[in-house]
Amino acid sequence: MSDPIDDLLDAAESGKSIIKNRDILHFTYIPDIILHRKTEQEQVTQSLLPILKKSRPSNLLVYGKPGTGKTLVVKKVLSKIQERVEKSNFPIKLVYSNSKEETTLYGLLVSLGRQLDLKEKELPTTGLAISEVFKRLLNKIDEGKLNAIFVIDEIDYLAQLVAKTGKDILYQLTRANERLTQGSLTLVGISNDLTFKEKLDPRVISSLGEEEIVFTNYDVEQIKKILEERINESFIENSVQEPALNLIAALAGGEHGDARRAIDLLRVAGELAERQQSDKVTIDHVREASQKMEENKEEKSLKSFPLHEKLVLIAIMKANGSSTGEIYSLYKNLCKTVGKDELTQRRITQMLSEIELSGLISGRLIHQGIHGRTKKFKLTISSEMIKKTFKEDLTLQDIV
DNA sequence: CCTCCACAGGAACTGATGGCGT
DNA sequence: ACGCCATCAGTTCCTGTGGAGG
Repeated sequence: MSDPIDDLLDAAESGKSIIKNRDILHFTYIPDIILHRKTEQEQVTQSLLPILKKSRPSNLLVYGKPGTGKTLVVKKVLSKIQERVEKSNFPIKLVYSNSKEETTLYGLLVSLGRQLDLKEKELPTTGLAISEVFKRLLNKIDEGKLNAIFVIDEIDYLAQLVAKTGKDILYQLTRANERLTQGSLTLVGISNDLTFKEKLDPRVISSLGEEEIVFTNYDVEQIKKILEERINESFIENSVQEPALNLIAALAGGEHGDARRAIDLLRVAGELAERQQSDKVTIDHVREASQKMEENKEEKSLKSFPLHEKLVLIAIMKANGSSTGEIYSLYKNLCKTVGKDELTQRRITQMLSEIELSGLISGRLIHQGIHGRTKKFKLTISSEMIKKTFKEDLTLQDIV
């Protein structure tokens, strides 16, 4: 009788691994993506060239779907420029920030400030007026005679935040140079949404969109090529079967050519194969990997929901495919049994559309004539998944 | 052809939290 | 000590609407 623990340890010790270099299997580690983005690299460089001539370049806007390597290319070009300029008396201060990671306008400005070496004391994480934070940023640039380049990733999110708060920070950012006497500020915006420009203030468009570069989607062939290169570097020879490769490319490339997803898929499939002590990555490994990634995502977002969202989800689960009203009364019952105050229906409607946005449920608007208008929701994930995940939650244990 | 249902979903507001400058 | 500011979750009030049934 073999001991499963021993088996695993034996396998690990014998060191038969089909992956020879793990690092290459992360999207950002080897920007071989760059190889496939020659023209775009040139374009980015071209439009930033004035920096080398010590004049301020135009603001730049970069578009492209997720996983097209736009951020990588921009970062690479900028760091090269920085390297080259470092020793001159015209050093560049590179500041990168991702609007999606910062949930608030304030947070974003602070993260920019931190990278300009503004300490806690000079720029507290809360308490100030937005305009005050902005003033301090500009002061720092001016006093330090900095030539700053702000790279703002997912700038469409920033635009949304700005719209919500009614501040015109984007406009002020693009025109900051008019207020600076010693330093300079260049803005590089990166956006997933090709239509986002239309939603902006025309004054912002005219200065931010001075230069525009679009990263087109990878097609399946290109994805395959990228994958092949990485497989050569990171796997033992012939360990990834051709059909498996094709499936990865099809899964990830099919919709919008997401190279990041393709590479993640390859890595997870590889790890799965390895764990099962297979010496080949097969089409089944890929399928399994795809499913596993999907489930992980679901579980993670399920866990991150606040209590009332979880209650709503349970209500939906108990009455799959029912209307907002039904879900709401079920939710109220659940609240009673766990002894929590119920929220208003308005709030629940909003939660429902938030959950819908996360993809765990899908809603369909239907008109029932005299019986009014409702949205019917159903789960897009299995109810087992919900049960399994919420079992761990003490307050929810009894009702799932 | 009109009515009226059962909500959708926008807007403005509230109250709490946390931290600033003066 | 005080007023001010940003943010968040939630509330209050509201207007809008496709079509079954009269």
